[in-house]
Amino acid sequence: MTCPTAPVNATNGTACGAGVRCSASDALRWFGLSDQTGPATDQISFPMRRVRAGRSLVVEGQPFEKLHLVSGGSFKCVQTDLDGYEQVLAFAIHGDIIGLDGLGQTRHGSGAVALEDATVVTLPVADLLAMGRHVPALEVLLHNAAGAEVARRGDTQYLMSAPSSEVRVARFLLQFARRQAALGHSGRRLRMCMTRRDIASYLGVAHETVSRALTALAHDGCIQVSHRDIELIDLEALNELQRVTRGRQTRERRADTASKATAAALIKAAEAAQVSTLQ
Amino acid sequence: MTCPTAPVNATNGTACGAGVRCSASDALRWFGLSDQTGPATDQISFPMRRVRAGRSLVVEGQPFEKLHLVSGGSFKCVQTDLDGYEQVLAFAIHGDIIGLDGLGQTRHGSGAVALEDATVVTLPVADLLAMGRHVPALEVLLHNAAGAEVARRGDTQYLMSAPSSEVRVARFLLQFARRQAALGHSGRRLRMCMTRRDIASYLGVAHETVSRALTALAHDGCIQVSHRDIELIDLEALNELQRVTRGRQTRERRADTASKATAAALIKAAEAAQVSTLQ
DNA sequence: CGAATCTTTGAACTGAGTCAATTAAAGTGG
DNA sequence: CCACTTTAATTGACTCAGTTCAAAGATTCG
Repeated sequence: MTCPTAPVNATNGTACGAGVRCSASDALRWFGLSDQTGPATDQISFPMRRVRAGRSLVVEGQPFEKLHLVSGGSFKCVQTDLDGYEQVLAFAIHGDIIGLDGLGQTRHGSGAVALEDATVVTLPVADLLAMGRHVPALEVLLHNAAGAEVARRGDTQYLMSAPSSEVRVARFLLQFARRQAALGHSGRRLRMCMTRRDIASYLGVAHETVSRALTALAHDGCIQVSHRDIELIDLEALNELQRVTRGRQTRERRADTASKATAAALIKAAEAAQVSTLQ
Repeated sequence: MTCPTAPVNATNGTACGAGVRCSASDALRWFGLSDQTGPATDQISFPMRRVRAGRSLVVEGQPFEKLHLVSGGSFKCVQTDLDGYEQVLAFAIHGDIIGLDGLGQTRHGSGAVALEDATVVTLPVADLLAMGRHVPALEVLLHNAAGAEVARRGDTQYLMSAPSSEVRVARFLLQFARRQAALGHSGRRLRMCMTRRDIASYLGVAHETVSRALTALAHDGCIQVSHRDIELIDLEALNELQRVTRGRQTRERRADTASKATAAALIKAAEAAQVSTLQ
């Protein structure tokens, strides 16, 4: 799924100094829209930028001018409190676009910090819109990115809604695994690029609780943890757990299941079934 | 802020039967982009649709074809679980656009249910994109809506991250008040269109907890509750409470405040100051 | 007017937050 | 390259806020 052919002069994502550019075709491929590439997008190029671990790519409140497509490394998207408390809104990995909350706004509503040395493709919004009129692929990219971002944040809300912290962690692991798998990586062996504290902020729990939940899941044989390497052992069990909204399912809720199960739920069930194919 | 002039034949939002249309200029005004209206947008019209209380405007999993601008009434945006558990992702009121999570996707990721009899302007996406090439206002509308939706969901994540349920409820009330005030309504006297259960789902707590938090806030003199009418009495105190991440502020966090307070935080402080001007 | 839903309140239990202390890892600088 | 500092992660003990269960009013709707 990662592109084998790298036209123009993108030195294959990971290694690229200042001044290096990358074609719009590359950007589209990285984003997952290979079918939108063509002669027109080969002609267009965007600048790339390196960001060192711990540095900010986007600062909250900054004027909104550019979007950033992550080509290497990873980021956390954060919103900072009046009191300096840092709420993690999302983790961005290869193929994700950062800065969409600024669309149509004058300023960025959230910042982005590199979790490790990273590389991004800089997409100037003004150019994107101007060129989008003649190159539909760019318009498709923008709309796709916006819709996906809204949907992804909805998933995160769902994730945070689980009252049990163990369930939250399980859902997080599965969400992360699914995204890794979509990039062609292993969906079983995960390298967590963020600290436990970041995960905790993202999930809305204390960082000690994340630790405890991970060790609990490990004891149950669902996963195997060593430092930041997590291996998903029993996907079946993880899914079982993740589905439970609260500790153990109550009879009432079980009764609801049969009656309320809608077409939407069935579609989701089909999607969920794919989890077992994480390789 | 609500438009006084209603061209074409929109019978002023609330009352409008089937077949009624509304001009793009009206839609732009309702959305809050009055400055984007012009002769071109006066020429364009969109169909309007009534939705009875309790009925679905959008069903999860449905093919994505249209966006909906709420012109009257209100909606809850929901995502349904495999087990039929309904997670409320957002409440949409006048001026909000529903369905943005489908942008660039083939299907809607979440549904929308009317909380009371409501009216929406139907915006066919294909038309919107086609006309957007010649009428920039429509493009602006779309991008503005997408960016605002992403930002709003970020706010919701922040809201849900508060570990104390009382804080969550306080934040919710202030968020709701701010939105009402932005529409020109009173930001002090609120008519809650949703059930406690809906609020609870939105906040990620038990519905009993919402009840208790409201009565607690009422006892403290912050608010006054009678059925679904809530009056914000002591905005100062509510803001004080809302800022606190956890029950009472710890010394450590207080120490962080001074050092970590960034430019972003200062901008936010300025925004927050506006809360007192809720009228 | 009755049925259903919504809302509030009470009581008991427990999960998760806080505090604290230990171990492990990752930078830093001589 | 190794002591040294700093930050990250784990684990334990304690407490309390919030969930769950239950039951009684209030409100809405047919």
